[in-house]
Amino acid sequence: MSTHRASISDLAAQLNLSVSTISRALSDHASISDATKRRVWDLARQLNYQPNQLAAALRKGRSNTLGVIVPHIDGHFFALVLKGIENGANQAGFNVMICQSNENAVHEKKNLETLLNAQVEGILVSLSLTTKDVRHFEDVRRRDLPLVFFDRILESPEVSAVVLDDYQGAYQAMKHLIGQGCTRIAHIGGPQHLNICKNRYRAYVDALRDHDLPYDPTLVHFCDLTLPEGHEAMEVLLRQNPGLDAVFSANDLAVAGAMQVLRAAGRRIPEDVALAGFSNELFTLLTEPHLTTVDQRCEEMGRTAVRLLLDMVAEQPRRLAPRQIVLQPELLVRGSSQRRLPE
Amino acid sequence: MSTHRASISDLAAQLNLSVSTISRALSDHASISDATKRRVWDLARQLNYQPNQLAAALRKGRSNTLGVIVPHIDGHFFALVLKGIENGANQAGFNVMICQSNENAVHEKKNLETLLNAQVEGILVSLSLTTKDVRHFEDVRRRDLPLVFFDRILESPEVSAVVLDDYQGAYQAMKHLIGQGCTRIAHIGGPQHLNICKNRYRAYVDALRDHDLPYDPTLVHFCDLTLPEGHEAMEVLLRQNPGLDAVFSANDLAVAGAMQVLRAAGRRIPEDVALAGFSNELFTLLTEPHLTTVDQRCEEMGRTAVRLLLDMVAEQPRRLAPRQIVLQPELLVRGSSQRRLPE
DNA sequence: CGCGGCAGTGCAACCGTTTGCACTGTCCGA
DNA sequence: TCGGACAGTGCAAACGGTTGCACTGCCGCG
Repeated sequence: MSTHRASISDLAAQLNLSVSTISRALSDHASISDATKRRVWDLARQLNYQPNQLAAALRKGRSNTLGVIVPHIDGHFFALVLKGIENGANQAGFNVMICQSNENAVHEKKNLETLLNAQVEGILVSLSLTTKDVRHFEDVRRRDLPLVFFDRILESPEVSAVVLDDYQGAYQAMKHLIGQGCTRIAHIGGPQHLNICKNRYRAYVDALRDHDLPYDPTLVHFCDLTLPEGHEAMEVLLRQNPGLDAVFSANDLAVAGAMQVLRAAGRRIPEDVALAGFSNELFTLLTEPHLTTVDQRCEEMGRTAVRLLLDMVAEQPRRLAPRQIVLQPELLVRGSSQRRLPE
Repeated sequence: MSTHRASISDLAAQLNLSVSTISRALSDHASISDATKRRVWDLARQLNYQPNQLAAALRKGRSNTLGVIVPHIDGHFFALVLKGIENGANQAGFNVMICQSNENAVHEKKNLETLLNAQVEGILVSLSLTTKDVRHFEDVRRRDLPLVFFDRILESPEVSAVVLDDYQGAYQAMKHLIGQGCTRIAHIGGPQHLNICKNRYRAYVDALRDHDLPYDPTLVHFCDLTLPEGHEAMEVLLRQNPGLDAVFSANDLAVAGAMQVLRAAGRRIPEDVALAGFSNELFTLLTEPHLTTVDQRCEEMGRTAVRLLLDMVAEQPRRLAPRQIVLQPELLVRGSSQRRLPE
């Protein structure tokens, strides 16, 4: 058994046909007789013929490959989005090349070049935190290559993007807490230069106002939303407001930290203090009681982004207007906030 | 600005040189004069020339791409391994194509074909749970294509593989528990057809024997290691052995479940019952006390596997003997098992 | 003066597939 | 009987690089 893969010309030689006939037969072209097609197909199976995608890609100018750039691949969120992307692309017969920028703009630029050299047909990007200068994406535009941002997007009406409606998700969480009878609701917020954190904070403010609850600055604490910072935030908030009766946090990790502090301070959850987080991390089901949170539709975001990209790829004269898709999050009410039985 | 990418022949035309000279100049070939090289490089930069990897790959028969097949991409473990793989490959100038088998052998086979058609230069695989028949990997062997398994491997001396020494990790955890003075140690084990689970159980048995502790079948419970099954396992074990003083679980999720049950039963942790898990999941730092666990060196596994694969790719006459690399895990002692102060 | 060697460049084949066009033969209608 | 339509096939040029070999000068040495 040789190490040589059967090529189209091997088939041609064995059947006394030309390579063009083989090529057409394999792609079921109309102008090839059924008899010939059958002969070709039979031999192809027999020799275990597998087309060389590279050659086809080169000739057709279509690589059947999509590129993805994410800040990092570990962590719940991006992993799930990638899962959605990968599955969606595969179903459409596309391969996926994944690059990590490691939250580094220089890396991101290099990734972009790599993908362009690999002749991908379209690119999905979630920006790195350090990306300020976005000139490297100009290249993509100039080549008329479909480009879709997701989650961490370039804020511009000229680009296509898929994002979650963070504001809505946060607003729903707040509405739920208020509905449980909470009136002194604290907020643990994230870095306000991130639009996701900004939107969650905005929703907090707006929800209070819409329900005629006063805004109290001592009930709000901003931090980096890690576990220890969640601890610290809760300690500060509790000191300033011993009477608070709920906490809405911009992520799950911080609220998990807050929960530990509250427990240590003898507060019952949810009877004394109701809790709600954001992201639907796995561990929200590991705390006791389980944490109320907002699901970010990660996999759906991936599927949606890739579908949008594939639409753009298919559109021949590339005149599709840029589209922005906003996904609706889902509030998951669990024990940490459920003080009244649902009626 | 045209949509056309500058090609090597564009450079040739503009400089009145042949394409071969351009090609050689770009790759810094010795037989091209420095003056010419400089002219070529200058123009290349000016036109923003980017080589077409596809064409080069086709001609050279080297795609500069590696393929990876994982059971799934979400979840802590594989995400981290992939991170290691991706970084290692990129540093060596290789692209990575990632496929998910979704724990499905049929999918896995299809993934393999996809990667072969894409002309990858080597393949990394972690087997799906449902893979019993491994004939599809024969193709890879016949083509003389480098193949490295990791974590969930094909048990055969003829394949290259990277695995964790699960036995050692489990043994260390057991030794630690025994060192804390525990004598009635329960084990929550996983499916015994998985070698990782089998090895962890073996270590449990051996550690008891080596420390002159009796093996008691009522202290052992096998299940699928989910959170609810962890609950159930703990309930059963506690009923059968109210006096148990430690639990070693084959993963972290199950021990988290066990912890909740123990807490509900009024047991103090670690004073009454010491706990140890396996995998160093993120949430092990979210429980109170934090969970003692065994780190699996995920990223290192990825880096190691890709390095091994690249060695095989580089080896020209493919006569490298298959190598099996075993990584040493690291026991992380935390609150859930620390009954005595370290001396 | 002739010849070998070397530096620098070009020619052309090749990788495996696709595709516009030309070609052959057959059959049918006028 | 002839022309044209049509089905079925082949030729050859792409796609964008890489590479073995041939070629052209020029220089130095015997």
